[in-house]
Amino acid sequence: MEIKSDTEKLILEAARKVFTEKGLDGARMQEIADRANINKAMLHYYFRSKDKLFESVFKAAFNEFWPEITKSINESANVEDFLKRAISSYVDLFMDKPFLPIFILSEVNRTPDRLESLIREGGVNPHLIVEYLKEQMDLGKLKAMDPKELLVNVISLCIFPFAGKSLIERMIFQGDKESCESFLQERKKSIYEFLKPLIIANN
Amino acid sequence: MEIKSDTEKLILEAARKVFTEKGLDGARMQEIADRANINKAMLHYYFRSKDKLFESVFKAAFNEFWPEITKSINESANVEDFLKRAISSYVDLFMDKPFLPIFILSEVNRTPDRLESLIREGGVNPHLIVEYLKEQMDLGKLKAMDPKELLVNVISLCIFPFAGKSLIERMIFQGDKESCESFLQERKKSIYEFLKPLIIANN
DNA sequence: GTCTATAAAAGGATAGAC
DNA sequence: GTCTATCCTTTTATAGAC
Repeated sequence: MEIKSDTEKLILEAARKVFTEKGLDGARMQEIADRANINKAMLHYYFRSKDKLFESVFKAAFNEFWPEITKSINESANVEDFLKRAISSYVDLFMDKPFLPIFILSEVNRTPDRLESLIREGGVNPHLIVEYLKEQMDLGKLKAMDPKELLVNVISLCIFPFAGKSLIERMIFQGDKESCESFLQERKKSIYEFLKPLIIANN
Repeated sequence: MEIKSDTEKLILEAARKVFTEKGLDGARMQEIADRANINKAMLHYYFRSKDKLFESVFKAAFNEFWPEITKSINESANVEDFLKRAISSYVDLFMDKPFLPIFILSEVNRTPDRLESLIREGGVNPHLIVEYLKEQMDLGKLKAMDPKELLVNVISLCIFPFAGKSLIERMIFQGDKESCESFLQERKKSIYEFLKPLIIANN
């Protein structure tokens, strides 16, 4: 990891906010400069182009997803514990960075090729989780099913309500911000409760 | 419903494709014109501005979500049937229009106010579904829980895998397009199977 | 490293002929 | 209604002084 100047960090933080809120196409270099309280020319001095700057932001955002799940899988005594920890840490992450899910989803959707290099270089491997779930099923700790399907379902339950927050807030909670917010916060527990029928108790 | 000229329909169809694939900010009027095999000036002749054209497309896209669910709720004999039908018709819809979910999610996220008028004028009311689910719980046909939570969970399971298709294809199916596609197609059945523990059999 | 000023290009919108 | 040509604003990117 190379050393980053303070200015560089300022720019990256401002760029992170603007890009995640408005997307690559909607973001303006001027706004990034303004939020970083520096000159627009500095953005090019440090990152050459808008696209290069975006690349840095996207990479950092993408990598926010993995440390938590890796930790959860390594430090958990059993599946129950694993699910509880993983769900809880993702809900925390998205409460803190509400734009993260939709940002990644929509940029990957627009330009899927951007993923390739990140997947190769990053130490990310969802297949490990699939293997883990399969093991637990074989051990009789989880109801047997396609482990990929289970993974996708858990991810869906964790991510979608945050990606669709504005929609849910207005359509299901009739615009009541507080109710919606506490509903999302509650998902830390409720997702696990919802999944409980899948878990086979030790006895 | 006013009568639309052929040209107008051509423009709307081209605009639908370009906007849903690239978003409001990423779309180019030139590309819409090209795909409609028509001059750029015509776009302005028929719709005045990019934003007005977008509005038309967005409204039509948003309204694609509701007829199915309304039909499902009215024509189903019981909850089981309702869930099966609703899930199945949404999977069909998203297989056919893969960009629809992420398009709506990201545009609503960017500009939530756009929803207000659509919700008011459109005969949309998710609250009816919440009420229906609550009734079924009271009747002992569904496991008791917060009906809003159930609704959000079902929606999550139906929509997320399509919104995150590129991500899932590359990260969970290692780039195997066909496997991913058939996995998504299978969700017509598998989502319902996954939800089965919630359903209380009649006897 | 940081700034001001400006080039260069893109993209939305309009005028006016047919 | 449809086209070509063009205007005008926005936005990315660079040159060059300090």
